[in-house]
Amino acid sequence: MTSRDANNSAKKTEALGFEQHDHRTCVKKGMSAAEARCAEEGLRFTSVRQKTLEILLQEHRALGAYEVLDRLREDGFGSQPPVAYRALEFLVSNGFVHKIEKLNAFIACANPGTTHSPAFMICRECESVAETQSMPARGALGEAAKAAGFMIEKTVVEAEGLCPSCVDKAVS
Amino acid sequence: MTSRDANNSAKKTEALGFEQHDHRTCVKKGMSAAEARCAEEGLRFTSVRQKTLEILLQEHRALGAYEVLDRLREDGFGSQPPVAYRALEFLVSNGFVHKIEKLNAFIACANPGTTHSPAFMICRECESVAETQSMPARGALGEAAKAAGFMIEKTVVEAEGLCPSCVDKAVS
DNA sequence: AATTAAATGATATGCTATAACATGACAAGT
DNA sequence: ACTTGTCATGTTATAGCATATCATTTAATT
Repeated sequence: MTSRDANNSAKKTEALGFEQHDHRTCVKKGMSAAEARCAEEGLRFTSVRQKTLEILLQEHRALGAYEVLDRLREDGFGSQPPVAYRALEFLVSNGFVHKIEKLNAFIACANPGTTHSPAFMICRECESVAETQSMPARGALGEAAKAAGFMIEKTVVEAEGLCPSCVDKAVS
Repeated sequence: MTSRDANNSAKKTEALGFEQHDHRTCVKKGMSAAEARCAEEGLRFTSVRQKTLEILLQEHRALGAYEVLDRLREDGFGSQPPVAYRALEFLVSNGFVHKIEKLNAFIACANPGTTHSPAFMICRECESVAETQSMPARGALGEAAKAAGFMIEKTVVEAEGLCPSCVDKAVS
């Protein structure tokens, strides 16, 4: 049993979607997972990068780069765009954070540590975002790629629609 | 036959997506399909909208809004961003054009007239884009949405990787 | 012709992202 | 200790993407 497995062993309310969950726990969990992985792989988990991830974990929603930048500035880090973009690029390329292409925004990974090709459900009403899994390379897309000779490296899967809470509001 | 048709009258095959095809035919086909659908549904297929679609069909690749705008300006249309964005919005919302979120760019639909939820293969090397079909709402994403109570309205599916031609280059 | 709705023109502005270059922090080898 | 290399950070400037707003024109409806 690895330490990563140990993190998942407790019961918890979880529900990384549109449901309630133990938020403080998931912030901690995200930070530890990142710290562990960086140690394992010799990545430098510097203070700007830590703070950036912490901000995204705490907000628990998709933030634009400039929103992140504002928070970094408040915490005494540099105040120019590259500061945020660099930290975000590090976090994204190592899987701690995902970019939501549809929103041009960033969100902390909901399943830190697990290998996954994520998919997102984005509410067009309240902009809440839930993460789930997808296997796009199996199925029609994979077939098409194979037929065309296209080599898939990464996939973006984002569903836009209404979250449960906004569906309810729409009905009433 | 207009003079514009005459310019293109030679039958030529150019690279579409990743394959060869009769380019003149597909431009014509795209324009007719749009014209027909607009007539059917009482949509106003105005000259800016026509020209915008024609530009995208002829280029046959993803163009940024400002590239489109430049072309429109050359053809005597307004030169301010909203001119391009409005035409693009019309075309996108009626399915004649798709937005590639990953590139913040627009590409003419490859299967005009057919109902479809498109998926794209984007070459990170040469930025070529091929369109195919996807059924993301079947499969894992659909299950997750159902479980969460999320109502999917639209999906974005984009695969990034290497097109056949760039795979070859990479090997040699 | 009068009314209304839709599309366009034009100005201004805001948001997103990166290029380019200088500085600092740290580790490895001499 | 010092040079060198590498990576991260700071800073300036600019490029690229997108929309709000308001005035004007055009087209369809009555």
